Amino acid sequence: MPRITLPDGSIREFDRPVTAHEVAADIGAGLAKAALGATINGELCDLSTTIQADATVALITPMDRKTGESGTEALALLRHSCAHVMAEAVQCIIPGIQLVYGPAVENGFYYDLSMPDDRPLRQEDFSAIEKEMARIIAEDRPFTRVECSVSEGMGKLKAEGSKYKIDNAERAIAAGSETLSWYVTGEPNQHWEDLCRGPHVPSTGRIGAFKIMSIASSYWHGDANSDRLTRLYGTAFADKKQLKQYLERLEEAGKRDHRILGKQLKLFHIDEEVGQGLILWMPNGAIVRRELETFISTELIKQGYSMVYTPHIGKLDLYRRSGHFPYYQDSQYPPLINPDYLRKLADDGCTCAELSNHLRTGEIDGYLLKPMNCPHHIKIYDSQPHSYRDLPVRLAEFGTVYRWEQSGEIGGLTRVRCFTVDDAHLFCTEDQLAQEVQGCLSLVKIIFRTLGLENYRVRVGLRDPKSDKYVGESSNWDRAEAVCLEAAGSLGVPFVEEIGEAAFYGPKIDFIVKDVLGREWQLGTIQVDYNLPERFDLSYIGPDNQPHRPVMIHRAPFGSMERFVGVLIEHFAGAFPTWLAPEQVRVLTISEKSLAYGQKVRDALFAASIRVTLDNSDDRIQAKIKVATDMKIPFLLVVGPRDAEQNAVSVRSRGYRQDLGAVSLESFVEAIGREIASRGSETVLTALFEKQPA
RNA sequence: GCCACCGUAGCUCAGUGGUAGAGCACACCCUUGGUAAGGGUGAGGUCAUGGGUUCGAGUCCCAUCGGUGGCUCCA
Repeated sequence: MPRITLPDGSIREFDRPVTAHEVAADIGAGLAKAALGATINGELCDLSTTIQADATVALITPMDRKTGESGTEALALLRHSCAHVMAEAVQCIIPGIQLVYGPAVENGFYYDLSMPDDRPLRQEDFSAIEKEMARIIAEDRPFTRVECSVSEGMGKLKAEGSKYKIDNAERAIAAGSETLSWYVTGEPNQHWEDLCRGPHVPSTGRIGAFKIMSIASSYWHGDANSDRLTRLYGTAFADKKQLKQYLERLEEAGKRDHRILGKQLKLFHIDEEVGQGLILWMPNGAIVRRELETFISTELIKQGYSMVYTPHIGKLDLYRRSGHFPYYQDSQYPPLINPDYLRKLADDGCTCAELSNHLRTGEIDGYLLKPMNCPHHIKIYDSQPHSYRDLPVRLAEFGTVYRWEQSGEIGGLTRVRCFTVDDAHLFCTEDQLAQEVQGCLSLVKIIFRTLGLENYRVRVGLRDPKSDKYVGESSNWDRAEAVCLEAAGSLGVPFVEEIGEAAFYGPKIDFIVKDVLGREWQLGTIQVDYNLPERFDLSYIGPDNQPHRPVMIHRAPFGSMERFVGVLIEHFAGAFPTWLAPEQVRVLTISEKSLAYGQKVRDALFAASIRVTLDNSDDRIQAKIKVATDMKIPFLLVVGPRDAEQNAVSVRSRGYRQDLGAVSLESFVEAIGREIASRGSETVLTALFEKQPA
């Protein structure tokens, strides 16, 4: 007879099998009423699930009574259940839709649908669908689980003839399921049902608040060559208040969007006439980028790197040898072809179709906009012989590369067609590999710490032993993977090992951050490479006076300047720390009478290499403050007759909605100079006002 | 590349087949004001581009370009 262990460690004994709901009722009537489901031995289940044997049971309620927040299990139950309700509503409104797959996801749920040919799903349909959903929820129909044997279930599915549901069932069976289950929203044989493993909330009425969010397309099994499906996204919460909070959070996040802020703060511009995914850095954005480049260059010099410059193009043959062409041809701009060569082809009667074919197969001479910097750096390494005494050679460049990204994937600064990698290639001996990878990691650490980036995850990409796409000796791989794992472990942040995420030429360590909309972007990367040294027959002379093959490390702590700045804009919500801020100080004169003193203050800051402007427009001070605040300038110096008399400035700092008081011009210049030089580890606020930065 | 939605002044947006609008920004004038927008006047648009329907198109239809959200891809 089941002994039930509850989360607080207490034990309840029953003299017969009980449902999770009965366990809840045994604890209290209120809990029985509130519970949405239960975890039984850690597995999320329906409240109606019968417990036969001893088990650990936790009841899932819509939200925590103390915090008012919903747990992930409660949300998963609500959202998955809401997906069913939405599917029923859609099928009711638009006949002929086939259901495919409808899971709960991080911020809600979706349902993939196969639409009838003549009837696309549109945004205008949302309100009708939501109305129907509200009706189903108001009816408060029970979610009823109907279970049957595999053979019986498959018979039923085949009779219904939905290839998508048959496929889902076959996958469940392949995964070891011994039965198939349906969930009916209501009474079996009377109400709507869907093949589903569950679990669900007890009844439709328990879905507190929901909203259909957006419509998108998807592919069956995620395969672009397979059926195209319509994906309807929605979200659900325990109550209306939480839904409202979520929608407000989304709106707030939208204001941090780097594309919006980039326009407001005049950081960058993308021009239709220049081209998709081609970033024009405006003066303000260029300052941020240059400061970052200066910062990283300083660290590189400390670590013994050599800076190099290389051109934006190279001969096709170079990229044939490196393997970039034609292997990665789909994501490259087409080759640049010598006009004389092109003319010769034309004279020989080459048709456009033939030319296209030549381009595809690579049977053509020309130049390529470089998709990566490594071949050029390799050629610098290989331009002279190397002794083991020279190694490691560390070549660094802010190297601009070009990639032909799919049009639908381009957007803002995070996915572009031309970007600059804070690239470097390290050539070292096997013995030096571990130390060099460590060096790369410490660089990433310094950068992330200086910028206060904490919300990132680390992924160690390892080879998939089942795949044969990898190059290089197995023993080298073993060693390189061990090096990466050990280095990642020493980093002091959690990391995940992902099998199959290695590059074909070696394992890698990636740094991944989320943007304001929750999308993940790979920033920094460190990759060990055995392939290119082989392809380019690189060598160094060892202590044994014999040539040896060096190992290469590719590494880019920012990833690309474009993506990194995009992520930084959102990280700081446009309010850059003083050392990065395009405009560090704005001097605001009270009236024209203080113009001369305002100029004096500005010139004093100029002389200290501070980025400063003077607002001597005839607006009132309130208006000047409003405008400067909107531009997120770190420091505003209000100057009037009073300040001029004492050679002082009245300071207003971003984040403090008040006058912090007057300090001498001299002390302000000194304090802000230190703040900038220390990249924010010392601040004007603590030096002059004993306040913490807001 | 695929599906849905969108494209009106430098920016944010209104305008559902009948004379192109507002706020901000910009220019000029008044105001000389001590901490989150003082007042007035003016200039500024081939309504993304190209076709079509219509007596008449910013508005309806088609195509192209570009943007947004997903999908797929991402060395």
